[in-house]
Parts: sequence; C-alpha cells; structure tokens
Amino acid sequence: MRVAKVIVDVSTSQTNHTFDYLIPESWENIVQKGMRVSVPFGPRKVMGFVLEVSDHSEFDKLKPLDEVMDLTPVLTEELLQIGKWISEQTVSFYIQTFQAMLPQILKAKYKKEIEVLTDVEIAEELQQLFAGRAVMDFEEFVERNGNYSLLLKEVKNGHVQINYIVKSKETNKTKVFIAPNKEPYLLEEALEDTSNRAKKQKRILEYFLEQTTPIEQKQLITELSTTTATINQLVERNLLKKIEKKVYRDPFQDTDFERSKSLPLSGQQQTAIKPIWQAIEEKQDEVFLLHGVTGSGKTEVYLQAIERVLDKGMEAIVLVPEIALTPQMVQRFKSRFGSQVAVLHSALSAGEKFDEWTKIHKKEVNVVVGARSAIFAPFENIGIIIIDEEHETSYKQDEQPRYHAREVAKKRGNYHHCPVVLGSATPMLESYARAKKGVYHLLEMPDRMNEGEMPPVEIVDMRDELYAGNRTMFSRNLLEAIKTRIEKKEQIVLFLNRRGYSTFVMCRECGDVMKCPACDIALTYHKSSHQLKCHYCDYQIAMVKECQACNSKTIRYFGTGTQKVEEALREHIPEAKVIRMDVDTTRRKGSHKKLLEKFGNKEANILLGTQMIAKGLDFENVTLVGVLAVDAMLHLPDFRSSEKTFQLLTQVSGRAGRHKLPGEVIIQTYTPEHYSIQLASQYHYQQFFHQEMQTRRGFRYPPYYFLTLINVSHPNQLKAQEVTKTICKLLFKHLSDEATILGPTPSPIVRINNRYRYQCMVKYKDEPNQREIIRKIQEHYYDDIHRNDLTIQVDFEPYSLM
DNA sequence: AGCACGCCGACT
DNA sequence: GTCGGCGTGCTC
Repeated sequence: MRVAKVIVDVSTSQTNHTFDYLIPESWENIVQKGMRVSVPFGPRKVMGFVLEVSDHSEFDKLKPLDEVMDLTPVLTEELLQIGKWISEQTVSFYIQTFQAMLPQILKAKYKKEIEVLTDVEIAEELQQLFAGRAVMDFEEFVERNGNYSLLLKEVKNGHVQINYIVKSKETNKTKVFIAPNKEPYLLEEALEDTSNRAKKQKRILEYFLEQTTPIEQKQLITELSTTTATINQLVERNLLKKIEKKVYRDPFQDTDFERSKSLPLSGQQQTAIKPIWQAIEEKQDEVFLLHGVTGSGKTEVYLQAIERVLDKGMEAIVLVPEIALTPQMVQRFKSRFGSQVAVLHSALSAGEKFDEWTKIHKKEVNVVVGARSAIFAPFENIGIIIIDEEHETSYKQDEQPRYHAREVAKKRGNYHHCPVVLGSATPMLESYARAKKGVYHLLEMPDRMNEGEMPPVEIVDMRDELYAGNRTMFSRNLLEAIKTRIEKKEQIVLFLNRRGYSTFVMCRECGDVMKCPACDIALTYHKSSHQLKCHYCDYQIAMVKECQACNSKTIRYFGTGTQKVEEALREHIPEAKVIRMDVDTTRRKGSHKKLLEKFGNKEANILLGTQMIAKGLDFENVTLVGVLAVDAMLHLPDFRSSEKTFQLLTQVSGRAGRHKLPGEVIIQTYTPEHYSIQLASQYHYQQFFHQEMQTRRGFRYPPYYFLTLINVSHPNQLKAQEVTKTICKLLFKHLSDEATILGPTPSPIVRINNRYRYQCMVKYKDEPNQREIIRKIQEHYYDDIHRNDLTIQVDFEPYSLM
C-alpha cells in the first residue's frame, strides 16, 4: 500500500496539516512528493500538494487520489522544506506558502457540473434546463436561475449527480502551422481539379508545391493575402493539414540583445569579487554585503561572479526590486548570458510568467533575474544568490506568507552551500549592523567608476522661497537649472513622492476637507479624469463643484501631486517636453518600458515621476536631478522614515551625471537641517548609520530589537479595539519580561474600507515561544474570524507600520 | 472553504 | 407532528 500525504487547498487552521490518500496501484510509480494532485475532500474535490509518499497510514478508511496533475514535481524536496519553514516562521498556512512559490497559473481552478444519471424522467423543470444534454455546467445552472432545492432532491434520488472538477489554469500557447497533407503529385492533381473561380485556393496549392515545410498560418495569410476560410476549405479537402505547435511566449522577442563581454574590473571591483569567487570555489554559504555607491559598478561584479558559477555548471538567482527591474537591468543580463536567462517580474502576463518558470523547471536556463518570488526558482544546483538593492521594501511580501526574500535566500544558500550577495548603496541598517558585527562579510566599493565624482547636491530651503515671494512649487534655482539644461539639450529627472494632482481638497469658507466615506483619509484630486479618488480603496467620485458642508464655491487644491507638477512645468517652461511616470501612467502592460524608451531616445527633456524612477535608471544625458519635496516622507509615522528618506535621496542623486557629462542635484525641502537630508547631500552613509543607530537604540527599535506588529481590523470600532486589548494582555501574560508590548493603538489610518484598525507592537530580543503563542491567539479567535468578519494580521519584522 | 448534521420555532 | 432556520464541526 502506498500512501500520499497531502496538504489540501483549503486555507484554514483546521486543515493546516496533511491528509492521507491511497495511491491507486497504477500510479504507484508515478506519484512523487512535490506534485500537485486532485483529491476528494468531503463531498468535493480539491487540489493538493503531495508532501510525502509513505507505505502506511494511521487512518483505516483512506480514499484514493483522484488525479495526478503534474508529470514531474513542481516543488523540489528543498522547496518543500523551505515552504514548511516559511509557514512556521510567518505563522501562515502551508498551502499559502506553497502557492506563493509557484506561478499563479499553476493554481487550481474549480468547476462544478451537473450530470443526469438515469433514463428515468427527472423533474420537468430540470429537463428543460438540460434540453437533452447529459451534462451541464453548474455555472450555467446558476445563471439561468435553476431551482436549487429541486436539484438537491434529484441528487438524493440518485437521478442526478454533481461532479467536482479540479483543473489547472495552465495553458500552453500554441501556434497553428499549415502543412501539405498529400504527396506533391496529388496536390498537382487537385490543383487541376480546382475550379478556376477559386483563385486563392489555387494560389495556396501552388505555394505548397514549391514549399513543403510547415508555415505558420498567420504568415501564410499575410504572404498570400488570403484568409483562414480559404485555408480551411483546403484542409477540409484533406489537401492541407493544421499542426498546433506549443511555443513559449517570449516577452523580449522584439528586443535585440547585443552580446556583451566581461569588462575589465577596477581595483575595488577586484578586491570585492575575490572573496566571492573564493566562496563559490569552496562552496561556502557565506553572506556578503556589497556596499557600493551608485555607479561603482556593482552590476559588473554580479555578472562576473555569475560567470564563475556558470563555468562550474551551476545556477544563479538574481533578485532585483520590482520597480528597478527596468528593461535596462534585464538588458545587461540578457546581453551577457543570452538565452540562458529567464526573467520573472510583475510586468509579465500570467502566461509569460508561466513560460519563464517552465524554462527554469525544465533546466533550459541557468540564470534567473526576477523580483521577490524568483527566490523560489526550482533550481537544484545553485552556485550563487544575488540580491540587488538589498534595502528595498519590495523584498518583503505584504500578504501572507509575509516572508522576506533575503531570509529565504540565506536559507537556500545554506542548503546549497553557496554564497549570498546583498548589494546596495544604502544598506538597510539591520544589514550593515550585521556586517559590522561580522555576521556578514562586508565588501566596500566607495568610488564611482572612471574616477567619476558623485554629483554635488544643493539643498534649497523652500521657506526662503516663500519669504522671497515665490509661491510656486519650483525654487528659483531649480527653475533656472532646468532651463539651462534644456537649452544645452541635456535631460532632467524630477522626483515627487506623490501621484495625482493634489493631496487634498478643502473648502476655504468652512475648512471642510473632502474625505473618503469608507476610509479615514482625504481624497486626492486627479485632474485628467476630473475625479476625486481614494488611494486606499477604490472609491472615486466626480469632482464636486461646491462644498458639501456649506455649499460655498471656494474649493481649493492643497498639496502637490505629479499631475499638478506636470501642469506647472508646462506653464513655467512651455518648451519642455515632459514624460510623467507614476502608477497612473504605467498601469498598462509595457507602458513602463515604452516611457523609458521614449526618454532614452531624447523625445522628452524631463522625466517626472514617483518612487519608480528613483532606482536603476541609467541615462547618460541626464545631468540634473530635482527632488521637489521630501518632507512628506520624512514625517511619516514610521521609525524608518529617516532611513527611507536617506536611501531615497541617495538613490535619486545617483541618477545624475553617471557618464561623461557632470551632474547636479537640487533638493527642495522645508526642513533643510534634518540629518537625513544633510548627510544624504554629502553622501555620508557611515555617519548617517551611526547617528541613526543611536536613535534606534534610544527608542528600542531594530536593529537593537526585533519587532512584531499585530494588526486587528473589524467593522465595529469597539470590537477592533477590544480584541486588540485582549491580545496585548495575552501577550503580556505569556511573553517574557524582556519583551515590550505596546498597544492597543489605533493604526495610522484608523479606518480603511469601513473597517477599523488597531494594532499591537512587540519589541523583543529573544522570544522562542512567540510564534506558538500567536498561533494560539489566532485559534482562540477562530470563530470571530470566520463568522464575525474579524481579521488579525501578524507581521514579523514589518517594513510598513501602516 | 463548503457542506452535512443536528437542534429549536412556524406551518400544512 | 414536519419543514427549514442557522450554529457546530469535519473533511484522510
């Protein structure tokens, strides 16, 4: 007897363990751990992952597996182990983690259908729906308002049965090819038999007399200017045949990659790469922190480390933050390693992601470049893992399982005995502290390539501008600088951390601010659509003409978003051509790439954008970077706001003067004296590190302490508060005296989508029982969560405190 | 999750 | 007395 231990696709604590199923004899040699199966679960069928295959079970009445969904395992032994570990670390359900490790498309799709079993008359009403068919989709039954209780009666009678079907969403893209189906002489005969009126058919037959190799239908149609109808007639006459071929969707098919070779390494690059090479050779699972200023040539170090790995016949994973995964970065990897590279990031369609994943799974590639989830690439012989821009927040998943790619990377490095390289110009405080302690191996690259200097940074105090009577959003210096660059035909990058037009809309008469009815937040005005939008839920209304509270017409826009800046630029510098890049202009697939290409081709002078333009961009003609306002970010209720500001300013500054032309940076702010801004402007990472560490120590924040954030939400404010209070009490009771428990506190945004949000924060050094306690708390609230619309989110080492 | 089982109020 | 309401608990 062979038994499969299966985690089923039902996401609750009650089913968060394996269920045993009998493997039918005929499949005994087929079913392996890591495969997806379809199993009967109660009255229905669900998808599940085989975690183990064994020869006995504690249960006596086992049901057999229903179906095996994969030919080869989709999760390796290693990934199964890591999946269990992540689930435990993040207090998630196993199924959630395994799902997160695979491309979306491999998730199961569920379908119900109704089947008539007997020739016996079934109820008239049902017969009409079936209209003579034996099977019908349950969906159709619902759509056509079928009588459900009547159906159940017939099910009880045994006349009708409900089938549960588990399908994979997986689809392979196919292309249709046309090929001759007869010997040439037979085609020639057919040609003569064809009526002279059927000119197009004759033309096609003639083509295949000369050309016997299959041709893609699309191409045939354009070449002979014909239609599918004509081809189909020939196919029907059995003269031609259609062949369906599976093809990979190639997201980069229109892009040419010029092959590049290794560049000679500078002195500091050599010093940095040697220990990495050594770790590769000696199969050491060492973690390196590569601290290199922007433009110091980190990417070349990555590339040559990977070359060494590939020479040894091993594989490499490279993680890049979501937004920095610009075509530029992909370009560099593709041009160095060609078709050995698979790319996985959010701009790909689900189908494209699946195809890229398949290449990895089939070992057709040995390098993966991708965002967070690419850390789960199913390689089995990894020689190096690289995480670029290590401090980026996108490496932490913001839904369950809330894992951090860096921690998974270290775990995988352990397993494969290979180095992990964390690269950044502004490492996270936690990482740099670990490097200083010797937990990570610190590699420093303090100089820019080719003796380039970091561009000088000028800080403009916007309060002075106001005193001087300048009420625009551009300081005189910035405006002047923009104008000179445009004259010199150089390019400009302008950064603003806020999309939309204005941050809030207020009535001047009564001071009423337009707020979202479902969230505790002001609405943002979007000028292009002339709407007020909530950035936290999908609420949007047409812009109001008069104040809702006092009916006055004196409504004013406050705060500045990218749309407003774009408009102001047109007004102040009519000759400027501006490209705006934010979530609103890059929502469509491929638009991100298109906008950047346009800017690269110098079709615009100014690139204006939010966060997404801060990283990875490298345009040689950019000589001025302007930061319009950093103050909003600096004053967020987040202990990392100083660090985030420092990182952002450093990253943005790095966009200027990366090549021959000298660069310049102008930062506008209302708090020029702040140490984040001061030190960023002088590129003093070390000094910033020391100063910020002191603050963190004082407030008992990371890296001195670990944090756990528990977020509770409920439609009723009192309920949310009360539950949070109880959770705080329970934690206080069960955690050690060393832990600090803060709360219950209202979240920075108390209400989102009509749900009230409260939180509890734990600061601790070592609490081995913490996860177990939290699991128990969640189980204690099982009923409230399932039937009473309560949610309890737990985030270990959170990035966002909102 | 989704469904069956089972225990209390309004009906032919 | 029965139908059906929803609270409770199980699914290998």
